[in-house]
Amino acid sequence: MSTATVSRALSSPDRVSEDTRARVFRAVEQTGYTLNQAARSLRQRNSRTILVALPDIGNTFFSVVLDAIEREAVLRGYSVLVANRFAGHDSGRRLHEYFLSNRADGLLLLDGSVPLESLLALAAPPAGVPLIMACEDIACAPFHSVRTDNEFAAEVATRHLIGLGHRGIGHIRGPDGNVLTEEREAGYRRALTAAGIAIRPEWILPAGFDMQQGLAAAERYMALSSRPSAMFAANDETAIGFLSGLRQHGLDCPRDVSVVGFDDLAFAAHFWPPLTTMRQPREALGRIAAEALIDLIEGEPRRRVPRHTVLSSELIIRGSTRAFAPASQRPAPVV
Amino acid sequence: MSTATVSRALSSPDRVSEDTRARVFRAVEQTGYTLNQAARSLRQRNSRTILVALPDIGNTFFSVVLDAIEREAVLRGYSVLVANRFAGHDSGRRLHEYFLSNRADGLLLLDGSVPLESLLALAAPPAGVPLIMACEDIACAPFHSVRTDNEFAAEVATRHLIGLGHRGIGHIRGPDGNVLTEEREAGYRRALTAAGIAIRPEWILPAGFDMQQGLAAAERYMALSSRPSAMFAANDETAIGFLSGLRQHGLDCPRDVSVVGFDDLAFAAHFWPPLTTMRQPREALGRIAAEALIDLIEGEPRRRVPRHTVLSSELIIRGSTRAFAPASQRPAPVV
DNA sequence: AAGGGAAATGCAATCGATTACATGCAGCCA
DNA sequence: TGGCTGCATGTAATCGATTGCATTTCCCTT
Repeated sequence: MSTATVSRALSSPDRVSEDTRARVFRAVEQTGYTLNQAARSLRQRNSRTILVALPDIGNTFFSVVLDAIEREAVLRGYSVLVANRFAGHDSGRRLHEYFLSNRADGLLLLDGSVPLESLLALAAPPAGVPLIMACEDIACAPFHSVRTDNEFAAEVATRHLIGLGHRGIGHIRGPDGNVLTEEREAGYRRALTAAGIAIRPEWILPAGFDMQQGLAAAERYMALSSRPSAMFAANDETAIGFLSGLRQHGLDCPRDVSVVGFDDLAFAAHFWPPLTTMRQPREALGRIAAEALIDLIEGEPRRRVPRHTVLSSELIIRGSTRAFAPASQRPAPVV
Repeated sequence: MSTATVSRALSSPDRVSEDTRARVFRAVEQTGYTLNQAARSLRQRNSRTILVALPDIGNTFFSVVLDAIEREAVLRGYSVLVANRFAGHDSGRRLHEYFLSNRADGLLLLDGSVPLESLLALAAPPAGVPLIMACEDIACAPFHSVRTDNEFAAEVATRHLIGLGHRGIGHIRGPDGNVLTEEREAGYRRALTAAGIAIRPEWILPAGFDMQQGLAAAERYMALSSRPSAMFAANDETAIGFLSGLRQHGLDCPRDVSVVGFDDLAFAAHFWPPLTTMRQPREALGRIAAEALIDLIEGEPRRRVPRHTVLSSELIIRGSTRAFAPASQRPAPVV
């Protein structure tokens, strides 16, 4: 029996006779044969592997998205390569190395800070690498994308605080240069403006997406001469760090300050106080992005028009927000 | 110029003349050539890729370890494939598919519940796949491993509670069938026994490694007719869920119960109360495991004697533990 | 100038699966 | 029986980089 027949028996069983098929399967079973993926990749010019590039796997937000991506990929018969801390001076070169080399058939990019020109070069012929941006989109980039409606969600979060009677509402910003930072701040501003509340720039505290920065933001908050009674934090980690910092200064949430986060990490519900937050559908983000990428890889002909999928976030009200009460009406602090 | 020369210029630059080398590099630059990894893998019978198999990427413990693994791997010129939710009825088959197929050169297994026989088959000739177990070891398995001294760390954690004057000390167990569960419980028992404290089996609450199970453990705790004044939780997530559950019943930590966790997740320090816990050196675990695996892959001849690296954990004392005080001496609950 | 040796390069086989094309074979109809 | 159809299988080229071996080039020595 020739190798050609064996190959056909394994990859398109209905093209060989029943007898042959049975013999091949039996032989495979007995000898423990597995096909050499490298040889197949070389010949077929694909690898049935996707590359997921993200800024920080260690961050629980991304790791849950990655979880969903991996699950969907395996379902569709793909392996998952991860590239962590992707953005950086050499991200263009790294992209180049991963593709045009039959290592991965497509790129799932969870990092909006990769230089657009590298991506354009990658997605354009002759490389023509299928590419999906997820979570962090690059504005106006001509790629398919899957994300949440950050601006609207931020507006909803801020409106929630307004609805509770707060008028002094500050914002803890994400890292500079991140799309999400801008979108969430824009939503925050929009909500205030719509409610006729003036924006006080000194109440927009620079921070980042991690707890340390949230902690630092608490210091800035304490240093304010006049302090807002509520804060909308760019994400849950920042909110948690901020609350932790407030506590060190003897302030209590929600008695003294109401705080809304963003993401609804698993920890948010068990934190004290349980965090009011905008839930991002992280599993759905990952799953839909992976689906879209694999469709793009397998689809013929390639869909040219970028499709932007926008998922919505959900306000989860917990204990970290409460109706505004003037300082005089608040219970005395417990010592 | 022949392809052979080009190949040599790129992979061992000192074997060609300076002139040729310069011409090759210039041509590579101009044409944007990248080598086809599949072809190289086919010829060299390796893939410069490692497979990391873990039970749950979404879990922040593992994702931080994975972060360190990826960093080390990239440093050594390796790519990282991830296989999530690895243990399962088909884990043997999945292992089989990944290896003997030139997809990965070695396996970094973070999951102690994969059937030992599959692993033995994989590691034995003819496959002879380099394999390192990390975090969760399998007792007596003949593989290199990198882990923390769980039993001793659990003993230290429990001793800390004993040192604070607690005599009623319970334990929130990890998931059944997990090595870590057994090791940590053993350390807990050892500390109590050494201190001459009788073990009360009803104070060893079954749970698991996640917050939901910790929450459920709080219910079991509340249902006890006589309750211990301190608990050692199998990990931080469990501890956090447990504390969250206690709060719902109006109990306060550390006033009513002291709690020690395990892992020192990033959230532990910012939780309220800040969690006393055994810090696992997660970055070191990941880095050392990746180093060991790549050494094993590249080492010739293969080292036959399994080497077990045991890292130590560190007790981080924070606010969730406090000296024992009889109920009568505790401040009255605040309403 | 001839010869020797080392360095540089070319030639061609090789890795293993896939696949276009050729061949073989059975069954069927006229 | 001859020829046609269509399925099953075999043959051999192919993917692209690597590498053992052969050959060329170049330099140095005598």
